[in-house]
Order: sequence, then structure tokens, then C-alpha cells
Amino acid sequence: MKAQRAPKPAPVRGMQDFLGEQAERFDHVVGRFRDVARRFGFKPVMVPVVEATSVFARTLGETTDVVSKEMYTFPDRGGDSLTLRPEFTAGICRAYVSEGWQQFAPLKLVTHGPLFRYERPQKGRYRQFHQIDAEVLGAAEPQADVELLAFADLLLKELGVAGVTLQLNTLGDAETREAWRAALVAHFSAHRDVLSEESLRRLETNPLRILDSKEPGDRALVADAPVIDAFLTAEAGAFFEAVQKGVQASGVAFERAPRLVRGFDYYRHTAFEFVSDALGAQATVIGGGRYDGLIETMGGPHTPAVGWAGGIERLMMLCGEPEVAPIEIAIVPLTVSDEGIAMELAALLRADGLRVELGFSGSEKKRFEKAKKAGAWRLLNVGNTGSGWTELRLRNLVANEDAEPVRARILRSIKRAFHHSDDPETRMIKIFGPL
RNA sequence: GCGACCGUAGCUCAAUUGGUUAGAGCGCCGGUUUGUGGUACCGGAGGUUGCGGGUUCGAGACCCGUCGGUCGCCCCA
Repeated sequence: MKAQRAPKPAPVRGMQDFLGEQAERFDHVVGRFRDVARRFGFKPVMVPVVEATSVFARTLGETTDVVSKEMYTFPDRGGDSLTLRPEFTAGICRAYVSEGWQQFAPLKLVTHGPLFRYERPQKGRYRQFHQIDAEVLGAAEPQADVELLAFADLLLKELGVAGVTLQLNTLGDAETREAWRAALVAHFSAHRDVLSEESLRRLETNPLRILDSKEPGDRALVADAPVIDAFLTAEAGAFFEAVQKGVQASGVAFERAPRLVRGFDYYRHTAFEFVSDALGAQATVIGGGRYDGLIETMGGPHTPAVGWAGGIERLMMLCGEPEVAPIEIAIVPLTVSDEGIAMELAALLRADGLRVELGFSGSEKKRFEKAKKAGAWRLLNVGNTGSGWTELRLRNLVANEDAEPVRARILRSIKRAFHHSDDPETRMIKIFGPL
């Protein structure tokens, strides 16, 4: 009778495991991000995955979907309401306030990691997803916005992401936004009869979001809706002008998107999205903007700030296949008694910077097969001859123009090692080949 | 929260469209052959067809329910 197997565990809905190419792509996106960030002078920052619920509830806007129905919120054992972060900005601003980071302002920061939203999963959208994030805290100048846009643009180029366009807009300052908002409310209120149910609700809670509506009926109304430009104060207009000029000077292509708004309430002035047509329903790859008032509303000093976040899973789908450095040498002991010297060699070559795979499972044939599959350029066949000599056989298994320098390195490392060895046994080495 | 489609070996898929013992490739294990040691062949293990009901002489195929997945709506990176 067969033993009953426990039922197969499944991952939590909307959360995924990465292996192989997927994991390599993830690593690649983060790696390029870090590298480009350095070149722009951004420093790493780490903030907790969990915050007090109020950190997000207040800042994102009580009426936004994320806060009202998508947060992973739970009481901890002490009864405090905690929330798994649904985005980065609020947490970073909280840290800025609680840790007194204003002493370091202006701060150019990058971070990355998991975020959580209780949404229905689909292509490019998961309940645990990952973002790269860049923020400039304490800089009121439009140059900060420009630098952030140039950063994102260069990153996308280096990742080989094609078919992405930058959509740029301004949401103006508080005065602008108020005037525009009133005009929008007036416009949409006059056409209540044709507005979709969803948009009617938003008319009360968040009228800017009606501009995002995809309802065919709303689209026509949205097309006629007043554009923000007419309401821009002189200051807000000049700021946006400076951003556009700077972006152009930086060689970043963009489109003016007068109806682009942002999901969270804290945004002011610059708002932007890098949009792809290759992701199905999830078009935005990187999105962000300026949020000058946020830190103040959290009880901090008035601090102008800008930032963006990019979806790692989405970037993974768009970027070219990453190059993975192959194993340079596979060491294959022929018998159990050869494993000692094989391990010694492996330790040595690895310490010398070589990428080494040690094959010690399965039959001799299997070991060689695995060595080949690892992509090894060379194969060391380790074994003892009857005479007590240790026999090493260097073989070139893969045609590769880099093979010769690698062989030289291997031989150099081996020589050095055995020169320093006190064990006379291990000095008795014959190196065969290659070729 | 709503909608559409889909669930068959570890993975990717078949099964003449309701008919007998559910097949193949890859992967895994073993063997034979091969030796500039990425070859070829042979064999083996592995499935309560997501789960539960129903229709039928007969269900992997049809119906209902349920769970899961995918994609879309909503929203967002």
C-alpha cells in the first residue's frame, strides 16, 4: 500500500517563486538599477516592510483604492494596526521624519524590495510585487525632477527596454490644483447624466481620477474636459517649463500628456509615467512625480521631494535576456577517494576568483554530463593513478575565444597552491593537456 | 468585487472528439555503445486525469458545484 502523500502546498495567491531565467532577470534588473543609481550619485536606503497603518492611510489618501481595499492590514500581538507596505514613498518619508534625516538634505536615495497589495492577480500584477525606487528629498529645484527622469531613461536604455514612451504632465501647485479641480467638477457635474457610475462616485471623492476612466462614455467627456494649463499659476507654469527644458537638454524623449494624473493624492507639479504597449493591461513601467507637501503632513519640516518607482516584474518582461557569467571550470573527481583533492582545488580556484563547479554526484558519465551542462569552458579530471601521483586532466569542452586566458589562470593558480602546500602527497601532480 | 477562458506524469503537451489497460517529448534512474568524453540506442520509475456530485451500459472528454490558474474590468508600478 502506498503511503499517502501530504497535499501539495501552493504559493499564496498572487505571490510567485522565481528560479532560473526568471531569477536571473530579477537580479539583472536590480543590478543595472544599482549601477545606474551610483552614476547619478544616489545612495542606498533601507526601510521596513511593515509600517503603522496610519503611515499609508493618511498619506495615500483615504479614498484611494489602495488604502480602502487593497492593503494587507493586521493587528499585531500588541493590538497595534500594522500594514505591509503597498508602496515605498510613504515609508521613506516616515523615516525621514522619525530619523531626522533633514540634517542630510538634500538626499538622493534608492531602494528596492517587495510591496504588497491585495488585488486580483493578472499579467504584470501580483499581490507581492517588487519595485525599484528612487527619491530626491529636500530639493525644490526642477533639476531634481530632470535628474530623476534622466536616471529612469538611462536605466530603461541599459536594460534594453524598447517601445517605452515617457508621458509627462504637471499637476501644478496647490492653488493650481484647486482651481483645476473646481473646473473639472463643474464640467463633469454639468454632464452627470452621461457619466459612468464609477465616475459619479469619483466626482465626489477624487474628481481628477475621472480623467483616467476607460469607460467609452466618459472618454468623450474627458476629451472636452478643461486642461490644467489654463489654471497654472505663474510659478507652477515656470516650474513645468524648466522641467521640460531640462529633460530636453538631457536628451530624454517625452510626450506631453495633459490628462495624466497620479494614483495617490500627495502628488504636486511634475507627474510622469514611462508607458509600454507590450504589457497588456498594465502599461506603466515606471511612474512618479513630485510630492512637496507629503513630509509636512507627516509632522516633518516642509520638504520638497520628487521620486519614482518601477515594477521589477514588468521590467523583467520587457528587458533583453541577461547575460549570465558561465562556470569557468568544472572539477570532476573520478572516485570518492579523489573528492578531497577536488575540494581543495575548488577552494583554491574560487579564492583566486574563478567560477568553479564541483561535480560529485552520479556516475562518472553523469558527472561529465553535468559539467558540460554547467557551461564549463574547461574540465578538470581529477584522479589518482596507481603510482600515487595525482592526475589532473585539463580539457577544453566548449569552443571559446576566452579559453586560453582562463587556462593560463587555472594553471597559475594550481602552481601557486601546490607550491605552498606542506603535504608532499599533493605536490605529486601531473597536468595533462589541454591539447 | 465583476467577467471570460483553462486545470491530464516533476515540466511542456497528446488521447480519432463519450468507448477497453490514459500516451509522447524533456527531466530523473539504470544499462549498452561511443572516446579531440555536448553521441546514439535500450530499459525503468513516475498519473485516483484538481476535488466532490450528477448524466450514461460506459466519462479525461458532457452537466452542476467547489478549489486553483491565466487573461481582462476596476485600480496601479
